[in-house]
Amino acid sequence: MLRLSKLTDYAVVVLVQLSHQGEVTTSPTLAQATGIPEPTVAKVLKALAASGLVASQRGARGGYRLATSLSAIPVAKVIAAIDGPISLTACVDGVTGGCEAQQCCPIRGRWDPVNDAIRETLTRITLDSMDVACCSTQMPSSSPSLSPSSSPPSSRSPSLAVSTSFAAE
Amino acid sequence: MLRLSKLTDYAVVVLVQLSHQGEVTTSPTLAQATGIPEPTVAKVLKALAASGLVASQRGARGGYRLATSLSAIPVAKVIAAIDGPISLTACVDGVTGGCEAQQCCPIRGRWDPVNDAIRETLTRITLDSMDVACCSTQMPSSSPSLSPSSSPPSSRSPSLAVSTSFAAE
DNA sequence: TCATCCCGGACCGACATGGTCCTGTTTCCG
DNA sequence: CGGAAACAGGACCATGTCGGTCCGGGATGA
Repeated sequence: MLRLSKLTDYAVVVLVQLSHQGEVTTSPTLAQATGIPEPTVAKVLKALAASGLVASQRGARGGYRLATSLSAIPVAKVIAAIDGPISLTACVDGVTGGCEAQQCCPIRGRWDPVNDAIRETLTRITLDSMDVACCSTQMPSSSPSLSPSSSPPSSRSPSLAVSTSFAAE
Repeated sequence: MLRLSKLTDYAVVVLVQLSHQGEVTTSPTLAQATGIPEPTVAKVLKALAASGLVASQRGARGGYRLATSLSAIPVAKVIAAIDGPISLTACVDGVTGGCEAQQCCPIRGRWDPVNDAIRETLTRITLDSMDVACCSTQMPSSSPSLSPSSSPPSSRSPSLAVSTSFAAE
């Protein structure tokens, strides 16, 4: 599914939210504003700070602050900050001794161009293009259709039907 | 990490291998040629057949055959066949009731352009560009540097140092 | 000096993935 | 006509990673 971790999704949300508050903001504040559990926000912020995407201020009255503007942050950077380097497979670069299939893997390094293309694409898109007014101040009122819902079958049904006519093209 | 499943990697290997054998080939043969365990090869082939990428012939003397040429198979199709539809996050399209964070997720659907870009990229690249002679007939002779080697630390060291100067840019 | 609040870890449960196996069905060969 | 070969389609289980929680330490402001 090519899916990236939920943490990365959170990171984008947090960063966007952070840009809306101009000043230093605390984790609980961000957690409340985004609806993400506080410890998780803290974790995301931590990773973000480690990558230099946000600046942290320790001590009382401390908090986090956006290091740069959203337009200067490509999604690739966020992904790299949370999930590590971007690569589709484990068989990339010089990761030695990982490929147990073949000492000369038939497509050794063949994913590289794909990886590069993905990286290119991800670098092009910056966070400000993911901001756009959807509802700048969320929390409309109550909760029309909350989450507890029914966790999907969870079996192996891959919901192949959804999405953009890709499997059948 | 944006990583796709290992099965997908196997699928590409199997498809490429399949293209080298012109005729109908059995799973065990492919397994032997690629070094991938047979049951896994069978599983991959099964998924590939379900997506129409390979044609199957039942009964004795049966086997699998490439449905089209490698150049007609974009990696996106392989990924879709194995991993399901391509999308970076769970919050895509009209997957209703999945977002527990917010009934109006701050960046609701904001990943869509990213997803589209990725899909575009993945559709551009076809399998024949991943073939290229590396060693058309593998198994050189003995085993200069076999695999049993040392399975990497396996701890959390994410090998952040490797790869294309991305985390630091 | 004290209280506040972030930083840096370790830690644990849940889930999806990777991999194996079994049974049934279809086709070819003897 | 009967047996063998090979695919089809499940279920099943182990493992690794991810998501989430917690605790102690240190810096800052009152």
